[in-house]
Amino acid sequence: MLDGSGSRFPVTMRLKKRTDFLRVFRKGATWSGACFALHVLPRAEGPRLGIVISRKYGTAVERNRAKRRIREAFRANTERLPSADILVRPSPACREATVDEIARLLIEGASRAIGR
RNA sequence: AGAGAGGGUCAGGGAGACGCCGGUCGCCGGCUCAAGUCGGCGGCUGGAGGAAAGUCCGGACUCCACAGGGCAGGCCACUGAGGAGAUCUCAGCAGGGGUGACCUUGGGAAAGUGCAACAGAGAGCAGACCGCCGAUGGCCCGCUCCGUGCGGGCACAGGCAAGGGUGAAACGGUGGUGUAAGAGACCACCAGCGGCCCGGGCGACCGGACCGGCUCGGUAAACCCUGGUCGGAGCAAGGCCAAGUAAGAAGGCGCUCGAGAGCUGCCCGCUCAAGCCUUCGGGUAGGCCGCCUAGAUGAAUGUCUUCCCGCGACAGAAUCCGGCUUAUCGACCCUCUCUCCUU
RNA sequence: GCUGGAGUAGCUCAGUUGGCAGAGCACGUCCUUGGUAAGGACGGGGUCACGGGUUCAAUUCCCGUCUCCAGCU
Repeated sequence: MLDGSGSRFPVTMRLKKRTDFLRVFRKGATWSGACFALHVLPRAEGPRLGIVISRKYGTAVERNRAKRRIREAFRANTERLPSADILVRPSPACREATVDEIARLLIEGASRAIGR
């Protein structure tokens, strides 16, 4: 699952605009897991990732680490994820999670949110 | 060997694979007449810290009027250098702490005002509870040569501040003279204060001699005084472009007799000035510059495999510098101190 | 990123020329009632966020940390 060789993470796979974030927040389906909450809004051109993490999560180092792990989980599994804008909001429980666990939860949560 | 003091350096490293951001070169594609711009691929190359942190000081920079006067207010404070400057650094001086290496604090209490609960007799040019004495005066008793004499007692007047006790602090310490008992009342030495002189040092200050009155306390991180310093805001400063709502409604003040704004707490002064303020309702919150041989603007350093060691702490740039403070697993280096053991 | 403010009992908050730690609600016991609520009486509960410093003495004054909350695009 973690064999990410060949996978890429270009700019087109990221949420870049404030309006994009607000649209996913308002219209997307939500899913809450042990480690983070998801907002998922289907689109045609493939998956895109956005991360929202508040200052209350921890120090700058902990917030950066969480974002990098989530990005890595996303990059290694773009083929398994549904074609949608995926917004990830980590909770403090995410600090101890490995990339492996994050990837599993990400695929499961996104699929379930779409399925509803 | 153990314990400790001061200062400095490093911040896991090597190899491979896949990725991320910037720069540059080349190629390809979209849009455009073109300059150009957007995207993709490949090569080369750069890519977090000693604190990037806290935002505690000081600047650069930007805007307010290229920055005025007074009052108020804030901040700083031993000496000498360094520095653009600083609550900075270095060296020194004095007080305090430590056996020591060293650490730590720093204007003025004799300009004035204020404060010191409780305890205690007394707390600021103090005071007498217990206590000591009672020479002198008073009262009582005895002796008597009957006197203005002698002896004893009382603790009434009065004297004293040595000792006890209270307190954080009680108006010098030790010894002696002295006295009824005592006391700087007097004397010797010591401590401390003030004045003056000599010597050393750029200076803070240090050493010494003489004289004086004999003691003259603490707190300015209380008001304050003295000297110095400070205009206000801050890159979300500020500038440019684009998009877009509304030429919205109600009320108030005003158009040179001047509302209001710059401008900060107040006043003065200066400048601009025909619109301004309040409430309700509505819209936008995009891009570029500022912004950098790290330089983003949803915001870049990660994941996996393997080897080595002491198994890796605190922690992530956001306009940029100079400091301070705080967090920190450990490793190494230099200088020095104390104790013990051996020779 | 920048600029302010706050931290005192379980909760909401007072507390100035530095010397006492307080109020309301809540909680416990008792009284009142046939019983409950209300009311009355009594009572417990605090490292004044933390660590240094100044002072004889600090919730208070000074310095440094931590946490929380606002405002500015």
